[in-house]
Amino acid sequence: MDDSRSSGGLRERKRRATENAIEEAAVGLALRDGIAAATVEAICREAGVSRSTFFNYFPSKEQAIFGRAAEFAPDATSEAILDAHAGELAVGVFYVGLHALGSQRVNTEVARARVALVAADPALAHHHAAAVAKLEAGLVALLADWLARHPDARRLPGDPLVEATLTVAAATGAGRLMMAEFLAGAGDIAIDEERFRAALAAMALVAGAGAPGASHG
Amino acid sequence: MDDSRSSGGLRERKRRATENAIEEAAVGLALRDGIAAATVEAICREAGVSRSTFFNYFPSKEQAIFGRAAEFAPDATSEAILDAHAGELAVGVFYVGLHALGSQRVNTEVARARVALVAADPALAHHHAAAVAKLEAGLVALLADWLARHPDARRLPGDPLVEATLTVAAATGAGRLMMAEFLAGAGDIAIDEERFRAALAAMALVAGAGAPGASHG
DNA sequence: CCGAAATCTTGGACAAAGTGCAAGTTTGTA
DNA sequence: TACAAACTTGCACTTTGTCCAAGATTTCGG
Repeated sequence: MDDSRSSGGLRERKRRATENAIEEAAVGLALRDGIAAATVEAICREAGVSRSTFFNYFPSKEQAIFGRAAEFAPDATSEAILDAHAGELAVGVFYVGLHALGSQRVNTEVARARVALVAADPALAHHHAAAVAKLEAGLVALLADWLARHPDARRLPGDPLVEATLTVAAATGAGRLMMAEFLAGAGDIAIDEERFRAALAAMALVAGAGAPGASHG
Repeated sequence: MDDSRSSGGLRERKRRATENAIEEAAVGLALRDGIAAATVEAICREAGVSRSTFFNYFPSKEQAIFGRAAEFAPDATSEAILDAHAGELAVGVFYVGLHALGSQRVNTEVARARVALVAADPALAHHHAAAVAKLEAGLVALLADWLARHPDARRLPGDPLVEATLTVAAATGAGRLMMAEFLAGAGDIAIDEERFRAALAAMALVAGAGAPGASHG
């Protein structure tokens, strides 16, 4: 049943090819002629499929252009990453986020093109925002579940959801800064743990500035 | 010229009444019969206006239901708030955010209904996410500008945008937690500075846990 | 190899969102 | 009153997205 979906049958190969064709046509058209010109009809013409087939692969035009929102099921890898960073969960969340983004097997060129698209047209920012929000929500759920099963690693009392929310907020705040620097700096800035830790520390500084005597006496 | 827009002429009174009618019809219908049933036509019928008029007031159906995204122009009040909290800008950002949300003169009942709508249908969460993202972007821009003009208040070297991004990330992280608690706790939880400071301190704790001694290297 | 079953593609009809425009109506103002 | 600005409305149009039925393709069992 799932065999035909994951292994290399003719059907599956064709399906991937079609999906790729649509995706590339969508992104390419949007980049070349602008978002407004990238109608579903134009994309279909470019990709050589019918309108029906288009909506058979993507539920909306936007998802064809911007990709399906990162919906990562809580897999074993995420679990292992958190286990390995039990003492510094913000860093763990950082790696889980990278894992979630990386495991989407997206064409690198397509990904870059998408960044350019959003950067060029501010009216499209909400797509990016929605995707980020979805990823964040997933991370919170994952971490809250993990925290409930690992009480020893917790730093805050009460509902695990609270600690999860704050930890993810811290991680994504730092991540957001890195992304901003990455985009502003011509893209040659590395996204690594060191930079992430520096951003995290800086955020703890500006956050702690408003709450004297609460964190470390 | 602007007189007729802001003062209490007949025209302006009518305009506000129509806007309110559309807004209430939109939210009411969505709540009562579900989002799917709240078509533009139905809203217009309920509000007693034509389709043309509808789009004359709201650029999209979603904005009628969920409200125009909080677009706050950097006004004098925001400036004064930041001035008053130069030593703890995260708190200042908190108050500016409250100001931006509060100055939208939204009907309280409509606001509550909107929260219920988003809570009921998770598929609608991206509207909320986009609105939050827009507010955040505005806050970052405002704070970066303020920081550039008040170097003495800064805590981080380099681009003011960096400090602004991190400070806003910290503030909205804490704010997000408060909002989550507010929604989870039947809505009888106060949103005040004390709770905000506590959330901020907690976030500094979980963030600082992952970056020992990295801030003053 | 052959036929049945599942899957995929396609075209067409349809509801609804959103845009543009021209005509008519109401309000503000001299 | 007369005129200009702003508002409302109906209509035609493009586009997105859904639904369905008919035909083509792939898979699989015998």
